[in-house]
Amino acid sequence: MDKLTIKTLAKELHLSVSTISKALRDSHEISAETKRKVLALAEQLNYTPNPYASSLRKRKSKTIGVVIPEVVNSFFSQAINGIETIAKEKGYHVLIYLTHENLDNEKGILKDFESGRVDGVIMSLSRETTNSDHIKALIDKEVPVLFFDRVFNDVHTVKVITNDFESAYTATKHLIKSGCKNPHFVSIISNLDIISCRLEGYKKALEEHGIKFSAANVINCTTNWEHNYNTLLKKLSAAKKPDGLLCSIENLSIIIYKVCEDLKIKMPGDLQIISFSNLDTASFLNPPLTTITQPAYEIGKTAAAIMVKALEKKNFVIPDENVIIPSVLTIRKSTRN
Amino acid sequence: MDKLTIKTLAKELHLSVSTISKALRDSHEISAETKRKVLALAEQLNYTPNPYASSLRKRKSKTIGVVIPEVVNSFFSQAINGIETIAKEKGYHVLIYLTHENLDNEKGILKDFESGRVDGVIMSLSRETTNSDHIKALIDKEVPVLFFDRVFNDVHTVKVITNDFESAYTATKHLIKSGCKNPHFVSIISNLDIISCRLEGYKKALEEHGIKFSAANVINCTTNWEHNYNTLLKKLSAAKKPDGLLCSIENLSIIIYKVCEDLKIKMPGDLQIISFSNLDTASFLNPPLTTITQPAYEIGKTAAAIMVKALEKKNFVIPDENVIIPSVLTIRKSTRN
DNA sequence: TTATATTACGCAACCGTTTTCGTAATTGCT
DNA sequence: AGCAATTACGAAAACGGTTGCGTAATATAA
Repeated sequence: MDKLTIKTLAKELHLSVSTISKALRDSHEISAETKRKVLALAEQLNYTPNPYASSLRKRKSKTIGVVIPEVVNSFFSQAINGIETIAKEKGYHVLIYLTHENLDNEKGILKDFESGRVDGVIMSLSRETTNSDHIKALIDKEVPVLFFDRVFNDVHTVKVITNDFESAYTATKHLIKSGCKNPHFVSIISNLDIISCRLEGYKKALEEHGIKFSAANVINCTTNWEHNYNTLLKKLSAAKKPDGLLCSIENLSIIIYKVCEDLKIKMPGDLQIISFSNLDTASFLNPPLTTITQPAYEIGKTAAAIMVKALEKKNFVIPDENVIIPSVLTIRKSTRN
Repeated sequence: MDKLTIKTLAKELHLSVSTISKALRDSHEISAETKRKVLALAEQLNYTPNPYASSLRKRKSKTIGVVIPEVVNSFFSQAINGIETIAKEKGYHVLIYLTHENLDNEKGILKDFESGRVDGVIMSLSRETTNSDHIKALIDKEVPVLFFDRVFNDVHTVKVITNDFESAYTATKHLIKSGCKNPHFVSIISNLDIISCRLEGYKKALEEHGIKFSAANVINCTTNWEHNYNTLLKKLSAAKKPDGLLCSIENLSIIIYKVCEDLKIKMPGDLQIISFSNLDTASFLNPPLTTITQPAYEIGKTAAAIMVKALEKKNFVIPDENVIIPSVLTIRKSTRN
């Protein structure tokens, strides 16, 4: 049994290769009768067209590249879920690449995309990314790039994001209204826009309630868990320690729980916590964690839907706009009230 | 600026297309000097070979298809992480497909793979899969398929799994030694081998301790969360209710916590729980959850490494064997001791 | 010196589809 | 009937690399 191609079908039916191809693609040039015969034989022989031949000829691959920092993360895995759902629906394939928060990885991946491997890219920046040259280079090669969550403002494209500023603002207000006099902001060192948005929302809430902001209010973490643990340990056992935390990174909230356990800090008695988080175990933590939940699945779906639309319409230019899908603040026992 | 192909390089250097191609692939037929020039120009012009042209001609795509039930799941996302790590290292690309536990989806995905889209497949079965015809059909087309975690025994291939039987056995013994007289097994309706392995391990522990097993000891859940909640609620408020649970599915443990909260069941006082789980929040749940943690990342890496090896060696036959990477039982406060 | 290897490159077929264009046969119109 | 339009198909040139084979030039051997 040698390989089953369009030629096989052509020979079998005494038709030309081009007729088969057109019949399979339901071209108006082919009679209904011929189409029927072709489809029937294709079905019978279990013919599947070679996607690479097709991609080569058509100069498109029906493939979307997804570039994210990590996959072991509720937010990103939910986003993938959304992207894949739309992709499958529209007949697209999804190539996944992880940057592991590393800029060089990100560059390498995008560089590879310049080959035409993917029709479009949906990405969320690595934490190290401070410059968009590699992204612009890709866009210059006519590959549409679309951001979600972690975006770069000086790249003109759609950015599917959530209302980070407002969420942080609302959450901080909640902390203050629940009695916090000294809420801190737990952050991660990066140039990510989402982090600064959240920080600004936090600051605004402080300001509105007459709480003075100082750099000491920001607890800066890194990618090093041990370092983070020590930083938090120090901060939470200091004299002027915080009585509330707004945690801007899901993973860090876990460390905070650990530190509190070790320091015997009572939540929410001694310390109230709100975290940006998509953990579906949040309500079973001890105590249940008040969260700002990002609509990760919807963000993924929306980003994919926009990308597909951009790919299907010819001459469709991706607008330079923010699509904002709001987050949800869910109050649980890690904060009072 | 029109498209940059091998022809562009050829013209520029007054060499033939084949010479360029060979130079780029570091063929021994090409002189060192020529190679240098070609590489230099390629670098300078930022040339990236078209992967689809190459795939078409070489009849391989350097792409691995990964088929899993879901991605919003610690186990599977960690496995993806492992797979992607090895793939990147070896120059492979990763196409992700989700079955959403649906057999028809799984069939459709594998059917598409018959086109040669991927060089090999790493998969974990959907819960609905009871028959391996679609998998065998793919293997018949010379596409190697390799299983991890959720495997099908009558398909002759490598299966990267963990020691489900022993883990369940050990965990159940732990429950019994911690005082459980009536430990139940929380399961999900499926034909998955891993589930029956776990059940067998559970049974063996019961038997060894003279506890009689009956069908009523198994709490069968489904994919319907509400149904599961009700089932568990009924079981946990019954007269002869369990005093211990071995939960075979990560997601179900969350529901159990919910039910216990609602029924005011104290853990571990009234009920002890051990769950198969890769949640890294396990130690912060209330109470911290005793878990059997599967080495998901290692499983992913191992599976990918074997796949790559199979793809690189010609005439390499994937052996019909189990590669077993043991799970780890981590005792926390949801069980006594 | 002549015969044989080796080196370094070009030619052209090929991978499997898509698509433009050409054309014979049929249909429609006046 | 005469001519234009339409229908249904085939030939062949792409798409961008890869590769087997041929060959001229150079190196090596006898």
